[in-house]
This record gives sequence, C-alpha cells and structure tokens, in this order.
Amino acid sequence: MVFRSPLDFFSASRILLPHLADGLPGLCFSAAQVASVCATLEETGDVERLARFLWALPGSGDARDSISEQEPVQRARALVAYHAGRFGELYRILETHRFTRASHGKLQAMWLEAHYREAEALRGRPLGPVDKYRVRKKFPLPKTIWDGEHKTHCFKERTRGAVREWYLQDPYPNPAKKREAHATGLTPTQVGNWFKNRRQRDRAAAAKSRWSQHRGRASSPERERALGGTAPSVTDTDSDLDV
DNA sequence: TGGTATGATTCGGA
DNA sequence: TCCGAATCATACCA
Repeated sequence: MVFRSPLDFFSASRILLPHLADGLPGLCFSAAQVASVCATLEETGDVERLARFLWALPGSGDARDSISEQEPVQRARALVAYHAGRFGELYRILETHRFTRASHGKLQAMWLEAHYREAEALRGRPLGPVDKYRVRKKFPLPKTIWDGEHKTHCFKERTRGAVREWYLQDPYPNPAKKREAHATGLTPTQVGNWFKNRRQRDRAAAAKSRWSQHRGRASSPERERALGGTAPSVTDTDSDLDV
C-alpha cells in the first residue's frame, strides 16, 4: 500500500488497526509527519479529528518536545483550544510561541475573535465596532503573531494644512491637482477622499446652522409644523451650501 | 464609556 | 468617472 501523505497513513492505520485507535501518531510518526497531519487536518477544517489527533500525541519526553517545536502543531493546538472555548490556553499558546508571518493572519483573527467572545459574554450583548476597537486596544496582538507595524490613521498636521489650503482655493480639485498632492505623501485617492469628506461635512455643518436659525425664528408650534418638524436633509439644495 | 473627529468604503445617480 | 450620501473603522478626549 502506498501512502501519499501522513494523513493517508493516519486514516489507513485507523481502519487497519482500530485497536490502536488514536494512540498511533505518537508511536509511529516523526515530528515532521505529525506536523504534516496537523497542517492537513487544519486545512480540511476537521477540528474534531484534529483534537483527537493532538490528544493522542505523547504527553512527555523528547518526542513531545520535538513535536511541539513544529509550528503546524502549535497552530493546531491553538485552533482546537479556540474551538473548544479554552481561550486562556489559546492566549498562552499564541503568546509563548513565535509564529511565521504566513500564520499571522489566521492567528490574529483567532486572538481577536476569542477576546470579542469573552467581552460579549461579559457584557451579555453583541459588540459594536467601537466596542471591538476597545477590545483590540485593551488586548493588543502579541509580538509572536504580529510584525509590530502600526498603521497610521490620521494624516500629518502639515499635510492636512496643505490640503486645507487647496480646498479653500478650489473645493473641486482636478486630477492634476490631486497628483500634485503626491508631494505631501498622499495618493490621489486619499486626496479625493479628503476633499469629498470635507465637502460633505461642510454641507452638513451649513445645513445644521441654517436649521438652528430656522428654529430660532420658529416661535409657534404651527410654524414649527409648517417647517416640517425635522432638520433639513443635507441633500437639500446643495448649490448655495458649497464652500 | 459616550461623544466626536477623521479617513475609507460602498452605492446609486448623472 | 466623479459626485453626494450614508456608513464603517479608527483614534482620541473628557
């Protein structure tokens, strides 16, 4: 019989030698083969089988140590802990083993999702985007699953000042002007977004101030009703609101 | 923790 | 393709 992979071997041995059941991997597989089985089971999404396989690995000794050095094995342990809701164990695995960049995405998702679930259970309600942001701030990703690179969200004050100047000159920049913005380190898309957001927020502010003036003049409930009773939409008559 | 400012994204319309 | 509107995501402050 030819086995294409350790997983084939694992499957076949369970059929041919059921009395040995899951006791096989620790006895028969090299650390590399155990890692390969873990990776394959993880890929197939068969977490239950993965859990049984891990459970059957040697609990102590040199064999265990060499198996534990394998990244796919630690990744599998983390996955099983996550699915079993053993979040403490998941965090310990993620914090105490250095993972390669290729694994970061998946492990980061697990780290965050586990913390979200704990926070949800604690609060008894689903988390909104802001709640999730706060959870992320409270439990930053460990360096073992993150390259430490921060993404900047806000533009530099100098950059913002320059774009503000252009906006005052012309709130509708042409493509050439957007490309000019390259000097500030922004992409044309970023410049376009900035102008679009600025126009939208200026219109909203103008509409709001017009509305408060209206309200100031509305002295009776009848007049209030005549004006519609709600603030005018920012979609109304933009022409006279543009900066 | 709520409020707010700000950059990015999505979607429909012209 | 560009626009406005709505909304999301992130960051910060009180």
